[in-house]
Amino acid sequence: MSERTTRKRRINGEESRRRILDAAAEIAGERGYDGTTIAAVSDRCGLPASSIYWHFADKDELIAAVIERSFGSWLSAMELPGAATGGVSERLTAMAVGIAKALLESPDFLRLGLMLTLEHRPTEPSARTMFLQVRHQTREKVVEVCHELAPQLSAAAVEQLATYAIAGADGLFIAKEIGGDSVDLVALFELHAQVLVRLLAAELLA
Amino acid sequence: MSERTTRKRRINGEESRRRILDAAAEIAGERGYDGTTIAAVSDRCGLPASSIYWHFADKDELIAAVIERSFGSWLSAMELPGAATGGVSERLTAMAVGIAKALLESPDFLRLGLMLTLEHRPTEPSARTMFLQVRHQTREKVVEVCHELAPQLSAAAVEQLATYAIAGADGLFIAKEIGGDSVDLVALFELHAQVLVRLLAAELLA
Amino acid sequence: MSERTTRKRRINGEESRRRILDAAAEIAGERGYDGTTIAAVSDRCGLPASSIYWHFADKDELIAAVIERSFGSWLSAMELPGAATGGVSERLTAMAVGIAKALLESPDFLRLGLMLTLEHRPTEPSARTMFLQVRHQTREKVVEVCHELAPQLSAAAVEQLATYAIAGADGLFIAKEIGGDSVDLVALFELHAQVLVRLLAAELLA
Amino acid sequence: MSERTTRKRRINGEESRRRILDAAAEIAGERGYDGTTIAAVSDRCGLPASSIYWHFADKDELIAAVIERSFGSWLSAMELPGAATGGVSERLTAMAVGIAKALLESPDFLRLGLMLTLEHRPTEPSARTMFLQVRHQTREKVVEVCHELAPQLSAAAVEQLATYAIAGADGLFIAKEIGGDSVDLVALFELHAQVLVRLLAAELLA
DNA sequence: AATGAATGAGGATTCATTCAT
DNA sequence: AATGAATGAATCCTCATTCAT
Repeated sequence: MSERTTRKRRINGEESRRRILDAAAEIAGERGYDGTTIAAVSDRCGLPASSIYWHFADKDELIAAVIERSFGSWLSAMELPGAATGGVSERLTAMAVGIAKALLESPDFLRLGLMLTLEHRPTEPSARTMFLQVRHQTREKVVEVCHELAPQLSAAAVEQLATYAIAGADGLFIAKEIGGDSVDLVALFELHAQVLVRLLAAELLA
Repeated sequence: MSERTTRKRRINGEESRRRILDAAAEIAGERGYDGTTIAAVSDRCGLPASSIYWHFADKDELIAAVIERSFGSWLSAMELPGAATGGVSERLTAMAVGIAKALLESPDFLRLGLMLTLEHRPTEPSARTMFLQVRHQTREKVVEVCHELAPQLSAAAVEQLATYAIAGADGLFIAKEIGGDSVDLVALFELHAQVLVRLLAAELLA
Repeated sequence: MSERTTRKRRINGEESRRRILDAAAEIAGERGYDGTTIAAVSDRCGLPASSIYWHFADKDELIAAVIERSFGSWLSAMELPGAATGGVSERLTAMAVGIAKALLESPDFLRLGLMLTLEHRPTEPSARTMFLQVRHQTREKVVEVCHELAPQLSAAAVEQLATYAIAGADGLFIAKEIGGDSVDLVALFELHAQVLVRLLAAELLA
Repeated sequence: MSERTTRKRRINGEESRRRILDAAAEIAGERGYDGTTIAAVSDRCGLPASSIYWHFADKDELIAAVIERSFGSWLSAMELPGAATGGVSERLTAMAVGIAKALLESPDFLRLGLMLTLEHRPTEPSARTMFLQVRHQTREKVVEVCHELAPQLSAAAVEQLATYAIAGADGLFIAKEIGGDSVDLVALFELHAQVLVRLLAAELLA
């Protein structure tokens, strides 16, 4: 019994933390850093503002935690198609479709991240740093894949290709955010994959 | 006397309005909608907050005016290369380079615009609407040019191409924002132009 | 008319500032730095908290202004007996009585100052600095008077005497704060003056 | 087993209590009543805030306990020179030096006490009452010693002398707090003792 | 004996905005 | 055309305290 109750207390703490993060993720994904007020998070998660401060030192740490956690779920939403087989074209297309679907399912992560990225405030929020870190990791992965798929490319060319690949993804995400249902994100990502396939083969890169 | 003071006042008034817009543009470009406080604008332009309210009805109208004006200067920064001659490739490349240079010169317009775009707040700021409008106009221009350069393409294909073209521009802008000096925006826009040239010719589009 | 109204506005601003300072002085004199909340000041002066921030940058600046102003009125409460004539004993006694009466009339200044003095917080409030400054000035005056009254004393002896003279005043003020009506502050200051007279003459000093 | 754990727990309990008091004493000595937050005490002693409430009913009781305990150590720091022999001058000087040294060793007691003394809050903290009580006891001792050393003095004169003696001590303590190393507290207490010797003999007192 | 979690009240400060002049 | 002054609502965060375990 004591074991169970102990666990229950602990779980309640973790459960509260989760509820706070859920609420904060929703709000931050919609409204950005400044728009995410502690009062709004408190309202949405049902816990008083002071309880939020038991779980997180301050708003900055809360939003950084949101980024960290949502990057995790974003990653796992994307992992599956990594094992795709076939030629370069098929594999890249499968990856692109995977990314597009992950973006459609949980767009908050990237939306918040891009908002943080675009901001330049005097004291950079640690959430921004956090996002740039995970973005950097992602980029390293992309570079790796590019190098694997096109070993003949120079390091500079691979870097340029990776930048172009990610930029396309960012831009298409924004297009979807603006265009809504009139934009077929999956089709656009497939197109982007085809473009990248051509770039891997052709000699357009620096 | 009254004439002279009136004229002088009017001139001073326009000068004040300009100073306010300058300050607001800088701050909004750096910090977004929420981060742009009237107090901060007041500090940077040297006029008291109440004077800002003489020129603009409220914060919303101020930021909308910022968007409107900076779209103008953005357009004029971009107009020149429109008269480029040569083949499709040369013309598109010239346009791309022109856009890239305009982005490097005055990035605040697009940065603020994208921030506004990504936000979803209950009462949409008119600045956001304003940005989406000018963005829509721009998009119409792009569609027009595409249609002119590749008359054989279907309307749907042209739409997709335009979306992809603009998405690339947005994404590369973000890449530059993150990467700073390590990113050669002009080269990337040239690459993007080459990609678009291929897309205009090939049959990759929907 | 315009002149009058303009002045009136200005006067209203200064009047508000004065009301805020009055309220803050009362409260700070009673409750010290931490105990002086903006809300309490707001309540007592009738202006909303946000108006206090129009007149003072922050709580720290407000309390520093309290110290500065109350030092002024404290000085003027004390100035008169400076012109006393007679022998050393008479003059010192007149000064002591003057100080005692000033302390009885406006004890808040010294009470708040001593509270600030005794505190050691990580970031020293500027009110504390302000108090120590005016205290230092006062001390210089005391040294000067001692030197004038007993030119034969060494610099070190004068310093010691000044310290002892001020310490007596501080201590007697505290005795009065504790003892209330059962303590005759004027009589004690007269006694202190007599002690100082003896010390000026005798050879007890270092 | 139960006996052992009980004893161990009790010991740990006292150890915890001691750690809490140590932390609270340090902080209260530095920051006063308001500045002593439970969170700060918790941080410095390493125990969670809720544990502090197991040992003390509330903050008031905690600080009262701090006063009580530090008065004890203060007394014991002062006891030794009580047995001094010799004439009145020698005995008083020995006492004064003892007090001065005790103040130098553990100044927190008097600093906190004086802070509490100077404050006037609506609900007087019991720590303040506690300090005034022990101070009163001390004063009784002083009156006793004065009476013993100068039996010829009237009760009123002895009272005045005691007040003056204690006031000197308080004031010199404050001088030391402000002046730091530039103030020789022992020398000043010796001077004060000499003054008191003269006062015991002369006819300056009321 | 101890503690993780929670909580309402209140802390300082900033916000967009208004208004009299 | 401009501004000093004011203001209520909201901001982030800390407070002393409680409670279930």
